[in-house]
Amino acid sequence: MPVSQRQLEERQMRQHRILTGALEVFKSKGLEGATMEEIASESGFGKATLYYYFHSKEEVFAAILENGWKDLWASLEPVIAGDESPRKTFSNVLLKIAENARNRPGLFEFLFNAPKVITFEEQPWKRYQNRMYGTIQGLLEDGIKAGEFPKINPQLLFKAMGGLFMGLVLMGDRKEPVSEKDVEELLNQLITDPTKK
Amino acid sequence: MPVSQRQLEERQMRQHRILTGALEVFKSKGLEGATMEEIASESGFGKATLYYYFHSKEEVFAAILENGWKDLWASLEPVIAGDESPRKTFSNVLLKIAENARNRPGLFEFLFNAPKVITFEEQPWKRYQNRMYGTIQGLLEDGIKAGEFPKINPQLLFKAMGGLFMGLVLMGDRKEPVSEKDVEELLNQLITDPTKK
DNA sequence: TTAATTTTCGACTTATCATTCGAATATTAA
DNA sequence: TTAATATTCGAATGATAAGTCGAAAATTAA
Repeated sequence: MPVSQRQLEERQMRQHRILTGALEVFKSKGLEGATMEEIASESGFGKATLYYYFHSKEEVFAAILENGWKDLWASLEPVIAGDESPRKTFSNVLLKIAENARNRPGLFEFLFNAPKVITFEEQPWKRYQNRMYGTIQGLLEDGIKAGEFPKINPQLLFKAMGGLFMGLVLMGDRKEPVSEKDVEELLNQLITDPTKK
Repeated sequence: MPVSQRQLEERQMRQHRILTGALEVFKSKGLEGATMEEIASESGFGKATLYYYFHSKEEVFAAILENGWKDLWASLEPVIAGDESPRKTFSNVLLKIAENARNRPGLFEFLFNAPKVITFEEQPWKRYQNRMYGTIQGLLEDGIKAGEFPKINPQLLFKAMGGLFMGLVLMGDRKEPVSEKDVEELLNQLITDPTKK
């Protein structure tokens, strides 16, 4: 009478399928513009079935973001926990993010743009987002302290890197993955390491 | 029987008043979330009166963007037409944008964020936006050719500057206007001028 | 003053969804 | 096989909000 493991997994599969379809619709129509009807047909279910798996449209939306951020963070954690220098860690983090972006470009773009549309705070995925942003900014601060980055307001440095990195990952027609060389080059060209030379 | 000048001006005043109210509502609720009812009460008219001045909600939205971009571009034009070096012109453009942002911070944020929410292309304000982005990127390209900026993909350089600049203008609690010194410092710290030593 | 013209407005109409319902259908465990 | 449970679904419900209407108020010009 308790639910079997397989049963649970199949349920998750279906939820995942719904979420994937929903992402497509949200990407092209936005939160308000997307209809449950369309999400349903996109993911191959009837409308009412969606409500069997999620309580509301907002919950579907939030689930996409929460899963996305959670996965991204999980992949970042070991990199951050490593004991490299701040600058090297920073570079590794960028690489790892790029890897994620490459695997699921649709989701990635959504993660970084969608939040701007939403009002409500207190969303669970916000915690992951803040944690990541905070960590990256902390790396920059440490790197500055260690003299590996030039002295500049870390918040600004973060913004600049953010804009640049987004450009590198999301834009352009590059088909090859972002390589370590790309990231290092980028860092060196824009932000000269005061320790070198 | 022809409409008087004053009459025309008063009409514009009212349109402007509506647009200002609408901006407030759009900023907090987004395009879909905002209701004509709310925009009406925010700007002090009845709902039906809004439709006397604009055909639809989308038109109101588009009018905000079009006016905003048109004004911004108009203020930029003389700066761009000047005959300074690319790097100097670039710096002046940033300054001018900052000045605009300072005068109408609400509008400014809207101009740079709102478009992401919208789907439809072919919006008239897009022309101004593209013109500005194109011009700025052109400045970077020219500057690179002239050896005033380091050799790097101008699109990337543009992205980085964009992120950085937005951070400078929109973020932070700075109450003082962005000064020429700020912009120059920013350029020099991040993008060393190869001509100087 | 008065007849046109302009402006204003809340009530009404209508369309569009989110969400719920109740009845099928499929799956599981016995 | 069969009864319980899980899953699926389209049709109904209800709320919301865009856009329309026709009548009033205000302004203008004579």
